[in-house]
Amino acid sequence: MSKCEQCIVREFNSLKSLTRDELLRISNCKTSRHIKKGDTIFEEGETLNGVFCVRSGICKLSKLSENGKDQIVKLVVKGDLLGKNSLLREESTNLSAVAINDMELCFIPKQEILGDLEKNPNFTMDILKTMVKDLKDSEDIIVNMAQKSVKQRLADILIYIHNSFGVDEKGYLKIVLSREDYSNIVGTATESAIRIISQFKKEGFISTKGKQIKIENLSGLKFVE
Amino acid sequence: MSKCEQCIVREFNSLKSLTRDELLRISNCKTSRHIKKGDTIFEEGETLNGVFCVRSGICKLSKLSENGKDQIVKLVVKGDLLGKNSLLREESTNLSAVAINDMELCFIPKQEILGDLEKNPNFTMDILKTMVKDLKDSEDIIVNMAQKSVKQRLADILIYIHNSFGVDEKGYLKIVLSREDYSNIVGTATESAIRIISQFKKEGFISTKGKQIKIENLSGLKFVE
DNA sequence: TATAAAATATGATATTTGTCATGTTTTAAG
DNA sequence: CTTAAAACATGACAAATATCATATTTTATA
Repeated sequence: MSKCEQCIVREFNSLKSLTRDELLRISNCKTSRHIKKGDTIFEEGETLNGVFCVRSGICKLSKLSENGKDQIVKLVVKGDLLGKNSLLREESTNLSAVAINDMELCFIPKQEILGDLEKNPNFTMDILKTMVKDLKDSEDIIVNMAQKSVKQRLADILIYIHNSFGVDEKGYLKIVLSREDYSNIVGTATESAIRIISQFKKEGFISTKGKQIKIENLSGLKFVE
Repeated sequence: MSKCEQCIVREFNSLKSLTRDELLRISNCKTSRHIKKGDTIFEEGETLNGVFCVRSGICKLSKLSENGKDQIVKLVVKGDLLGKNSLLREESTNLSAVAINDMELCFIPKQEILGDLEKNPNFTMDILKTMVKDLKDSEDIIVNMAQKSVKQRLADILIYIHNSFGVDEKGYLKIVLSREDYSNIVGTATESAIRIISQFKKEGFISTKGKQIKIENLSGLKFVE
């Protein structure tokens, strides 16, 4: 099994603040997991007894709303520590995590990492800063949800995915989401998401090939109303 | 000036995790402020060089959306540490804080409290836990924004205010918000908020007297569609 | 207390979004 | 490769919400 000390991924997250010794200990107790596209990593209401360090792949964090639709609140990517919020709460997790593509995860048991949290202020501070960032992102999402139209929100998420995850050699967005996923991010009916994507296509902002989407006119998308 | 060691308010927030000595130091460098209803405590984009401990009163944290409307993301109440998120970010604050009623605040300079954050793991951990809670609340708001109707969201906030802040001797909600504030919480046009409040009145869920609102049928409100 | 300004209220109408129905295309499994 | 299931697409219509106009009430202030 690969070792945390040599794992490049940790540079992307708070684990980089651990000391050599702490990292060695973590490395020895962690377990690796392969998750297939579409598989559930954990489900709303489950008790998590550790965190997952995402080595590759992407998953969606979602919450079931009262009307039965899933609402995606965050995309978790390489380097993120999946489930870190549940570390600090006694309660079960409030979100479900489902893989969007194949993933490699390392699972680190709760007690191992909680000890470090109490002993290593650098580590705690780093976690704290990540949390503040998450909170700010979250607040931005609330504002957008409340004040922007569905069409604007959909344009935003396409731009976000384009800028954050990039495109393949043919220019298609690297992250491939279903129309339903888009509707669950934007918070709309699946038909509405499909309709707007079709409209963006007609207006020349994007082109599609099956589920793949290519942005053809980024600034056009930016000024959608 | 009153002393933190004797201040009951600190029991409600993370300052309770400070040692006697730390608290004494904070107490000596803090300054008290009276803020009048409607006054701005800080504005989006400002650099905060400290946090405010809320001794009494309530304020709204809001963010200006692109369409020019304010979106309220949180109500900050007695015991909360206002501005704590900006402590940990180099950037300026992303939210504005405006008093909803008269407030008493204690201002604690940034450098004083940052030192404690690095030295006192209990304090850091407590801040961290508060943050996790805020984040969870935030995620819940996102889901509600995305999946519930304006009417449901408005019913929710009335119930929330009723349960969290209580009522006066005549049964009216203790927190008095303008219809515009309600619309800025719920994320809708002010006219829509007014209209729905009128409708709730006609249906007997609430009664009003000027800006004051009394909940007459809590379970009715709960099942609004 | 008089008065202007702000907040609340409500109607008419336009726009956005959701829902249901139905057909087509893509994907996955055998 | 075939076939069933899932995902995508689109029309027709309904419901929710926004916008604009205008009146009324409340509040703040001279």
